Amino acid sequence: MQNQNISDVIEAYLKKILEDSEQVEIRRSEVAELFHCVPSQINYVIKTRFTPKQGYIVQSKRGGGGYIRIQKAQFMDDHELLDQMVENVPATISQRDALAVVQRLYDEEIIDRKTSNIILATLSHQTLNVGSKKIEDGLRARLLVAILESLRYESK
Amino acid sequence: MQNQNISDVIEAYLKKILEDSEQVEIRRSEVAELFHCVPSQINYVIKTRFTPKQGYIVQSKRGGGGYIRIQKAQFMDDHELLDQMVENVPATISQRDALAVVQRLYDEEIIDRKTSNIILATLSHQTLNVGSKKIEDGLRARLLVAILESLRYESK
DNA sequence: AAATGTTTGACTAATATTGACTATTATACG
DNA sequence: CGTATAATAGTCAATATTAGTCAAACATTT
Repeated sequence: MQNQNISDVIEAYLKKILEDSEQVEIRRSEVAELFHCVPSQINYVIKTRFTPKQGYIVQSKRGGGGYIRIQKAQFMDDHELLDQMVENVPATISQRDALAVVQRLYDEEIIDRKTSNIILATLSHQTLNVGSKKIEDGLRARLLVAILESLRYESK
Repeated sequence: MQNQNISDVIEAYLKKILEDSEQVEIRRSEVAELFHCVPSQINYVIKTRFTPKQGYIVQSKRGGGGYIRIQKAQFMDDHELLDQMVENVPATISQRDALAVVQRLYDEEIIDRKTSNIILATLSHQTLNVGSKKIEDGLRARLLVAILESLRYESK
């Protein structure tokens, strides 16, 4: 208990704030100084403990007045289904298989027709054509995962 | 909260006025003085936050009685706006510039929050990261065009 | 030992701020 | 008139102020 590593301490500090508040906004260097660590440690903490999967949305800005903002995400009712769908997206996916996934989203009423058209447009061969089928299918998989993950949250 | 950057404050100030009014007309040096910054900072704010892409038209005059006037771009129907937006997507586009386009879609109520989250997820650096910035930006441009075109089709 | 997780810091990238110099327009003055 | 001067705004590059990335070193767990 007494010998936690710094990352855990920083995690606890941030989560404590998030208990009372929907979000926490920090200046990276200040928090680093507070805990006597290097600034990039904050990125490590965020990358390992405040991921979308863990229910957090992180935004940041550089330059003067820069910040890192961590928000609690509110999950949709369907988020478990979406989790499962994310799990099942392979590393590369054809347009046809991707279409089936989008169709499922539509059938489950997670997205409407207009939204499904946008998604189909982004996942189409025409849009993603980059010369190599392998690269195209990998990209399509990445896009599909990103889309599914974005659907896990309430829209703010 | 104590150390917000001045540019954001000035942006908010101007946008607040634009909420109630079709345009805002300022004297550059006065606003600079009001916010204790150099006059050219006003140009920076305008150049980064009141671009045509973001839906603003800026006019100015030098010399005695000079001014800077910011107008909200005139209304056009969705179809026309989407045409124009497609036209204006360059061959490669950064995440930042793409975000401005999506923000515009949201502001014009062409898309809702949920849809904008999906689009932002697909256009993010994290999703499109493929090693080369050039290729990433090109891909982002293609995706954005595909999305805009799908919306344009809907709006018919 | 190997695998996994943490810490560190050098390097990179994004954004904001500043000020010297330039350009334009209005007004005062001959 | 025409020209000088004052009163604006614009441009651009240097500098400052942040955050992000990545891989090596180090620590802990299996």
